[in-house]
Amino acid sequence: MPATTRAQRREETVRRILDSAWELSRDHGLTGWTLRDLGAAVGMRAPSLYVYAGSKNALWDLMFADGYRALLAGIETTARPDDPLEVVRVAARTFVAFAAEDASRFQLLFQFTAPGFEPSAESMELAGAALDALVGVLRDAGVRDPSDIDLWTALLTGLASEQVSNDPGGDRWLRLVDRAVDRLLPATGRTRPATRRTTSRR
Amino acid sequence: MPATTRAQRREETVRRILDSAWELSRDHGLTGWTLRDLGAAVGMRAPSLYVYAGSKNALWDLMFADGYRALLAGIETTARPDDPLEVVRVAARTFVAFAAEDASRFQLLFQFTAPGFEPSAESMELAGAALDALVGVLRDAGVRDPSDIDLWTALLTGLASEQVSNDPGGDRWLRLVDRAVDRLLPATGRTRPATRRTTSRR
DNA sequence: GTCTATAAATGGATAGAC
DNA sequence: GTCTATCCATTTATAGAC
Repeated sequence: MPATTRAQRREETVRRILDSAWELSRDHGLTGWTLRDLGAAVGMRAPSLYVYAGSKNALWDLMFADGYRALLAGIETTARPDDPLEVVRVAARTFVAFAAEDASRFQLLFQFTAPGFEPSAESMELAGAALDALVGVLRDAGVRDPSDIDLWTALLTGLASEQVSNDPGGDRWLRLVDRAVDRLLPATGRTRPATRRTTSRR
Repeated sequence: MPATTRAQRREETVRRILDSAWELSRDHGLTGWTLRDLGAAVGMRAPSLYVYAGSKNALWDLMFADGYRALLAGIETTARPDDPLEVVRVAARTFVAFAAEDASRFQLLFQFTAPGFEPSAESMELAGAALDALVGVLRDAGVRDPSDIDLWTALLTGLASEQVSNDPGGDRWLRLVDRAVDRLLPATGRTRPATRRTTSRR
């Protein structure tokens, strides 16, 4: 019996293709590379890519799903402190750090910027699961008002967007996450409104 | 003497080209049309466009400048209530409404999403002037801490981004602007911190 | 200033051999 | 599963007539 099955080999090749695609996107933009470029980066000719993705859109869809799988994994392995508000802070930091890590990924996952690209239904389910996990953290902290949730997502998206386009690689907006969460959340929507926090650090 | 000068005619043609370009971008995305398409929309052949813009990049640059001129005009004609905090709210509403009005324009002006496009120095000056005007409003309200300014821009960008990509044409995030400003600003950075507002509406 | 004609290059995708 | 060869459509941009 073979050490690696056919399915495993295929999975590994897809992994190599995805890694190269992300790298090309980081260097030249999400739409700044061709199938020939990608093939060369992986070590094959363009037509061979069609064995793994039947079109360029299918390739973007693989990337889309891959990105949301990574986000989901990041959320799930995140620390869960006892204080729900602290969980919100951690989740917010996790999301903004992830979103700001790669400008092209940000565009693909959160802004649908690739021309003519529509995620498949399966990929959209992944995206939904990831966003549900984020909203769940908020709900656990007592935030129930849908408008407050919208406000929260807008803030996170905005921080990531500014970080990624105006200070890529830095932390100018990244380090504002805690402050933003603290100002946005305590005042509102929580079932048990903060009176005076006895565990306050200051 | 002619009723219209050569310069006037030219300006009018440029205007027609820009209007058509915005419309095509709204319908098919910022990168979803060709010079042929644009020419047809204006009523000429593609090569004739080169009389007004020497390349497709130059065309995007015309749009970029046009967009920032519109934003600047919007800011300048905005009402200036006596209360500086109310001015901040008005400015925020103006910006988010403008940014959310047209997804393609949002991408071009604030996210540099067109492949290979770099605004010219003249256009960047326009952009700087518009953003300075916005920050000036904040400064007048007593917000001096650069981090608070960063937070404010992130919030506005985020609201606009969510509005434009998740509820185009609606007001789901638009109507949260006041709430967002009030939560994010009063607590901090203002030279005269709010004690108790006597003019509060509730 | 607008046109026709066309250059020059690019890129997604397919056929069929190995 | 990967290759070579190639199709076919598209697109930016230029040349030169009118």
